[in-house]
Amino acid sequence: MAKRLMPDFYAEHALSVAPLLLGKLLVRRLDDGTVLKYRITETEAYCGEEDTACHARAGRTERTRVLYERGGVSYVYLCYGIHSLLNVVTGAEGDPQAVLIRGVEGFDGPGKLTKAMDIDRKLNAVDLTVSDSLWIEDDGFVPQYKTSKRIGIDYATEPYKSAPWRFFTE
DNA sequence: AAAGTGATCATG
DNA sequence: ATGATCACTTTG
Repeated sequence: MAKRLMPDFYAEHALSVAPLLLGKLLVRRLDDGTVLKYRITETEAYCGEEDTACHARAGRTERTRVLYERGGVSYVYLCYGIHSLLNVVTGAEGDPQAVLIRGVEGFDGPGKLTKAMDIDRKLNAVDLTVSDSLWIEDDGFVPQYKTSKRIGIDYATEPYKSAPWRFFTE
């Protein structure tokens, strides 16, 4: 029996939450009632204003406002004018961290999974612990995983650029 | 290897 | 108001 992840799960640091999200079920309920459910296979942690790869590196702005909220809300933004990318905010209020969902079973790639699940900016800043449209469940499955550098952050500086903050199952 | 695409942010 | 940048995907 799968249970929805609640606030305590998201309250931990992004580097703890990112690997724990592997194997969890990302659930999307469409407006017509259709329910889509896919197992998460790839995540990345983005950790605060010091992390030169994190959107919060420039501090609080209109876009990054949601990163400063308490863990458990979504952060969805448009990347390269084309792709919506889905993150979950983690940690305490005032500490801007998030975990990027980079892949689910069957849809490998952060832009592909959001397209497949009809996730875009209308789902920004929703509370995953109460929303009827988007949430994450735990059915007890715990996969093996590996780590690597994060993808697509060449603009970042060391040590963040090379930090092994990407987590993925095989 | 490079385009396609548009919100966001810093500058003026 | 304008211009640079960008947590990607597809095509060649």
